[in-house]
Amino acid sequence: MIFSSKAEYGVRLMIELGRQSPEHPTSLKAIADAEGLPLAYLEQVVARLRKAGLVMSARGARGGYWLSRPAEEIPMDEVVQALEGSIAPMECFVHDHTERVLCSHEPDAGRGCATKLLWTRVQGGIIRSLQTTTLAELVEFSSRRGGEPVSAGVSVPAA
Amino acid sequence: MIFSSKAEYGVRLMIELGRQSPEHPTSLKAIADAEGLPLAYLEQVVARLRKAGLVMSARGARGGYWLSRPAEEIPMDEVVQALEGSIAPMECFVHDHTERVLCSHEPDAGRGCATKLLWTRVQGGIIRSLQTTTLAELVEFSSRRGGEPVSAGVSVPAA
DNA sequence: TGGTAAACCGACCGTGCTGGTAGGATTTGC
DNA sequence: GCAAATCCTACCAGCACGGTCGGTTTACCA
Repeated sequence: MIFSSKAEYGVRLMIELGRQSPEHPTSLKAIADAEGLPLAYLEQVVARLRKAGLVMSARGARGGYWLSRPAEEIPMDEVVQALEGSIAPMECFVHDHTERVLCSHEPDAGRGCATKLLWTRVQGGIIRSLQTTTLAELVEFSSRRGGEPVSAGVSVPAA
Repeated sequence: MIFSSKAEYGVRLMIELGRQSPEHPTSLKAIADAEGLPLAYLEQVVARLRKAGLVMSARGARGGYWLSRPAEEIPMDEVVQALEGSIAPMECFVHDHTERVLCSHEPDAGRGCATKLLWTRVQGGIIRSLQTTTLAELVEFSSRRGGEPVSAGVSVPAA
């Protein structure tokens, strides 16, 4: 398994918020009940989304959460990024203070280990697929359930 | 982090074998010394590669390992697959007995959870990037060190 | 003004996986 | 027969993960 359950729960939460109109906030309790997830744990999950500016919140009675932007403008790499902390295929991938993530386990950073080529490509593949998917797509998909089966367009090796 | 160190060590090991001529086998000890990896642990790693048919071995003195195919014919998804067991972005991805991996956490498998769409795309992105990289490329890359910096062709969000 | 529903916060905790070690058995070249 | 190597199984410590708990603060509403 690659992503933690925080990612799964967080995406589900975002989809749920995407279905609601942002007029009145949705309480975590409602989402926890709808998705069958533990409320206390969801609090931790949504905190990450809030800190990333993806959702906004109102405290107090009748408070809750809502999307800070329309779902069409939320690419999923932002969501997964917020939930997982960083999207790196290997431990040695740390980010310098630019926007780029690179491998640090070799002392001579310029040369780079050979595996770096591979992990960088993998990271690119992951991020591209996340960037090109918006929350709105998932919301729409979850609405018309029973639709056509999902395919990644590649053959998938079995375990 | 996404892949375990088994993947990192295993890929390094494969690259090392790719540099050697398959005339005489290479001992694990030599690889462990060259890469600075624990020998006993490498044994576990190489066992997976052997069971997957990617490397062959000879026991006894002057024994060792070698690639069972030329590096040009070894796509990296096979390697990572052998090392990691399966390439699935989420726990609920299990394979049916066809070649396809699918999500199983919803009782009605046909309908599928909305997140499945996302994880399937991610899985596709990962596998595609692995399939299109051969071991020979990595061997070649590791030979001409000091080459141009690696780029995934996408901007990478920082942690 | 008080009750209640909710967000918010931080500490805690069991369990399983990861990375690695230990010790040996077996095979084979020299 | 000795040494070098693969091969095998059991074991272990640390730690991240998934989750709980108790409490504080905020705000609506009657």
